[in-house]
Amino acid sequence: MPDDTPAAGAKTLDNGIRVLKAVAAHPQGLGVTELARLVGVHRTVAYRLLGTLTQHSLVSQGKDGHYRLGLGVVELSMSLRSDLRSVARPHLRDLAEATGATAHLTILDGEDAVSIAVVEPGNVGVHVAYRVGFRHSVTVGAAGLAILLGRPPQPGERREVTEGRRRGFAASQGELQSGAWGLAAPVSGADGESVASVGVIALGPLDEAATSASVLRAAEAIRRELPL
Amino acid sequence: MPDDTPAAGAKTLDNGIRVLKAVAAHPQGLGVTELARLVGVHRTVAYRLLGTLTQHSLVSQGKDGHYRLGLGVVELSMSLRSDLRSVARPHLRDLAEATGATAHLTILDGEDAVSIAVVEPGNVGVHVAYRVGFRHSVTVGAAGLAILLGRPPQPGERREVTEGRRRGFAASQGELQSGAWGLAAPVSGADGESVASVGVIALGPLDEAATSASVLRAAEAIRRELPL
DNA sequence: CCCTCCTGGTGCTATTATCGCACCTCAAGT
DNA sequence: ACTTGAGGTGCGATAATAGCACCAGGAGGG
Repeated sequence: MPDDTPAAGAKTLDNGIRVLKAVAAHPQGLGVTELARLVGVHRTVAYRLLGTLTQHSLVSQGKDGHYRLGLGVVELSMSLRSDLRSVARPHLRDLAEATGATAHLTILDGEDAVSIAVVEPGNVGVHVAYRVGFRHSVTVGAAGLAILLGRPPQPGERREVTEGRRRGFAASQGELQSGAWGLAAPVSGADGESVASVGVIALGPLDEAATSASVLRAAEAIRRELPL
Repeated sequence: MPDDTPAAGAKTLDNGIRVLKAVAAHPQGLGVTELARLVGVHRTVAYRLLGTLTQHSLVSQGKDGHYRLGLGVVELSMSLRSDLRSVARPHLRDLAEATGATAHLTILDGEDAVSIAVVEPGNVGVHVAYRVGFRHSVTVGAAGLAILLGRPPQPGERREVTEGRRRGFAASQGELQSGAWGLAAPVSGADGESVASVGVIALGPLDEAATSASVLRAAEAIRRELPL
């Protein structure tokens, strides 16, 4: 959980961000002393850092003196790929309703895949609660594999030839969460390389024919609306 | 747009956060030089700060060298009041479907009200696109007024007596956005003070009787499920 | 074709912000 | 009442940072 990055550049900023992440990881709230221990800095440092973070509404302290995540972070994240998300959301909703499964938009960040938009189906009693911000290696799970589909093979990359791959989608079963079935298709970016994927996740086997058709349709629709 | 806060405590952290916010405010991407001018620091400082922010995935640079907001911010915001949001979301969905309007959960942050969860109705072709992270004074709009309903009156506060207020909800029309009607009810916290409100926003007049019943029901349901 | 001007990016040292100490207050447990 | 642990504050030595000079490359104009 803790960032293994030792340091590089701005130590104070690094410490501040680590404090912020520590606070984010403990929704119940953290005291200054605990926080200092977790981050590995002295109490007064944590105190000063928290003061600055508080001024920017990134953290806030309750009446008990404990610090929790502040509301400034949502103001930051609302502008994150807002173009992509606003374009995708209606199609994700349609996809979720059509398949009865949780629909998601996932994009590439370095070597990881991160979900940035999730729509859960309305009429189904039980469904997978996929979370926005969920990060995992791009090499596992349908969402990640679909992103790789649209990219030229990297050196040393092993890539299995599956039925779905030839038709432009990826399917997985239990790779990220046992019992979860996934199916996703790449969304090509401006330069032809895919940087994102749309897909669905369900608690049981998916009808691959029908589901892949819906997913591919959603991916194509999003790609068309994407700003160049 | 820029934070007027001069500085207090950790200057480097402060600069870093201002850089982060500047990047967030420019989705199209910013160069190091522009960024340095906007934030008011020297180029090399901005460069170093950006390096550290990049290591934490809070910003990322495209191939053109311009910096954009990174995906780390969604990982932060996903844990923000995740308890409240996960409890509220199903009820917001029900509320949105029942009223055919956009349902939202808004909480208090200092003197502002900030929306932290929004669910848009599915079957309605046109609806209000209310954004998560939207911040406005707590003294305007149904969402803010509803929060004030559950709190003891502050010194110097003027509070109009309306029909809705006696029944435990607030209604507004065009206060935040001309043409938008809103109706919201407070969600009491553990200590009896309300720190949040749930409500709906529509593009036209609301059936106050039916809508207020749905909104009050949702508020009560959420309150019941809230952790003590 | 060369030359200029803009950009991003990088070492290095004086200066400056930061670290961490000692100290204070307060509340709760012994 | 005493002790222990918490949050909060001021101030000096130290170490991190700011900003300089400098390099490289591409766009555009002479």
